[in-house]
Amino acid sequence: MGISERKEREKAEREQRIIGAAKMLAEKDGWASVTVRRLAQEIEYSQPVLYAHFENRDAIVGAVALEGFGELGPVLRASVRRGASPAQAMEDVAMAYLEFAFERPALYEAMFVLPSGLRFAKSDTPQSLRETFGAMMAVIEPFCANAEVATETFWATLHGLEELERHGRIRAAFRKERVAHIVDMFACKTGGCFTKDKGSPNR
Amino acid sequence: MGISERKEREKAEREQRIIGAAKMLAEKDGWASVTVRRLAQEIEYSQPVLYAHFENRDAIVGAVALEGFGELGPVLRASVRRGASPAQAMEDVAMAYLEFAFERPALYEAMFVLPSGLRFAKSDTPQSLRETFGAMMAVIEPFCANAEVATETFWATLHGLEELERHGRIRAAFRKERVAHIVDMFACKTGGCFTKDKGSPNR
DNA sequence: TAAATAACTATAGCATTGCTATATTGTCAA
DNA sequence: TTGACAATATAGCAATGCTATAGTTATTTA
Repeated sequence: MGISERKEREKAEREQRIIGAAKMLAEKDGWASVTVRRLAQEIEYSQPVLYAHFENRDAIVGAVALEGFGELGPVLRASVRRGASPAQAMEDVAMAYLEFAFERPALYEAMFVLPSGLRFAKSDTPQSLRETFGAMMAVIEPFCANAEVATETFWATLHGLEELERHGRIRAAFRKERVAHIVDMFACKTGGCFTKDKGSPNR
Repeated sequence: MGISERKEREKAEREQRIIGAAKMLAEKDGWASVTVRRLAQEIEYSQPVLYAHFENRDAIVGAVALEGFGELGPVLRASVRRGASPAQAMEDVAMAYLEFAFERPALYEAMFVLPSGLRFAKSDTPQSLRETFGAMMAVIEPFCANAEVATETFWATLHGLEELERHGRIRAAFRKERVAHIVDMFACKTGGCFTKDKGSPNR
């Protein structure tokens, strides 16, 4: 009998509608307005139904965050222009990262700011998270000996730029200059600061 | 008559007790547990009294944040070892920044993450905010032509490192390596990437 | 000094939130 | 058709930020 299959399918569909509603409400009015009651209303079920899908509200944020990583990785990879130099590739990724963050602020918030129950750099890190990290590492690797640590640093820099700008701590008008600066630094070829071949010399 | 002076003094004292209670509760059990009711209980007044001091809960967070900036600036300045080279000075400040953030997570959260109603890089930026920024700029200036933009970038990097590490996005064990990396980059002397004298050459 | 007024503070309440115990409905097998 | 089980809704809890209102002091005026 295909009954149980149908039910499972319906449940999956409903789950997707919950996530979609959360995403849409968050982008429209901010995460504070994404309440369990409103989501229930949106999918036309009563509140307790949501708790059959997600343990709590944070888990809903987490599900949205996961979708966000599913988007960000490909966006970063696609951002690199054809025939771009390694340094240009890094700049493309950096700009794409920031543009993603500022065009989808609620999604970005779910991914990096709000409590979402997602784990990173652990054995249970979902594939999409790894791929997003990989997309960044791909443009850092050509320049840095210790690519993992360097990528973490690169990522942190981008995240910091986004957060401080979003909170009005640094001047939005100078975003491009800042990105140029970090690309120049990470792609520093002449000096040898963490250059792939030479290691870290001049301290 | 000293009556009004006395009242003003008492009011200021009470305000300080509110801020102190918020700070203490936040450090002990996190900001979520800092409720207006609990604060009222702590200072032994009823809830509406708090609203005679602060417009809303966010304003209390803001007051704590402001105290945080009053602390952070001097901490950064004091962190530079006597006789330190410019690069060492930068490393000292970077490490001090991160140590401050991880030793006082609630305070740091109030300063940089939570909605606090504080404005930056505007005409009404409080003095303590400017001084904190100045403390960072002091160690960046020797290396970078456009010191303001570079300092914003430096600050963003530190903030990003803190946030990603606090959320478990990057590996805490490699904090020192990452700091070493960013200091090497910002203090890059040989290459000329944004070196003070030579400008930005190699792109 | 006694009454009037202003300043201060507390009580009690609203609407909202995340979450859940309980009741109710629908669905299937015997 | 009936009894058991699953799916869903109703109604409620405790907690939150915030406020209208009532009450109580302290200060000023007569």
